[in-house]
Amino acid sequence: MTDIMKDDYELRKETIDQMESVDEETLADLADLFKIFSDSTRIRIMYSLFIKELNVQEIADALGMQQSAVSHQLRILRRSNLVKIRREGKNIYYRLSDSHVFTIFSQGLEHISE
Amino acid sequence: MTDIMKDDYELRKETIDQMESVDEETLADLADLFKIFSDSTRIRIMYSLFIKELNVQEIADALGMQQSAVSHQLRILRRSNLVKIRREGKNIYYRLSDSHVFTIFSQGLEHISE
DNA sequence: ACCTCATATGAACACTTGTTCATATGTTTA
DNA sequence: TAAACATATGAACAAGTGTTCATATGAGGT
Repeated sequence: MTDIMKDDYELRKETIDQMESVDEETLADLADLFKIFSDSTRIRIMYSLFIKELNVQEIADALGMQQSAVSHQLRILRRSNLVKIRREGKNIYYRLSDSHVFTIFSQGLEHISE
Repeated sequence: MTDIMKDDYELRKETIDQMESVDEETLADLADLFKIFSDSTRIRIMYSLFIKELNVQEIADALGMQQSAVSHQLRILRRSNLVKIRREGKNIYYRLSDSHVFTIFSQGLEHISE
């Protein structure tokens, strides 16, 4: 290991002191979270919700997908607390539930653009 | 939509102005990136590399896995530029390739702890 | 109560993916 | 160059996942 790399790792190690207590179960949960982001349909759904909340049919139209497929994916997003719903008459409007979605998104984009 | 939510979305919309040009292909790439993080074996490998670089057998031992399985996963991580290698004699040492891995990790952990 | 519309759900199917086993590649040392 | 060791790779298999089709649930309007 070169000195430069060693320093790099020492620095990182300090930075992740808070992370050191992460156990196996948490790592599995982490993998499960990223699994939600790993499908392009779900990514596109979340992205469409960045601008404004939409109901199921609006999402399906925007993505050129069947209502059923969208509904199945929304179920998964809801179960993981990534989206929340609001009922208005017959329609159900979906929106992103917290800002972590945005942060995870933008970090991913930053990695890609290199 | 309530006024509070409207404000929330207006605010978010401003924040993601830079994101607005994201096209379908980029979203697919994004999903592919997160797909790498979506397997607990790969997550555990990356986590083990936070502390210091390791060779293949050290990773396999640390995770209680077969060398072959680890090697297959390392291949995937390498292809996505998430790890880099350094040869030292017969051994090949793996290390994380950039700090985005760390950032993506910690954002994920933050979401989980809620 | 009935019909209509929006959404959800279950089963079936094709496709993807991670692991194992066996073996190949490539490097060091005798 | 041959043996020993570390790593990579290909084929096969089991398990998981997203979509479609058909249908169920639930709310509003007549």
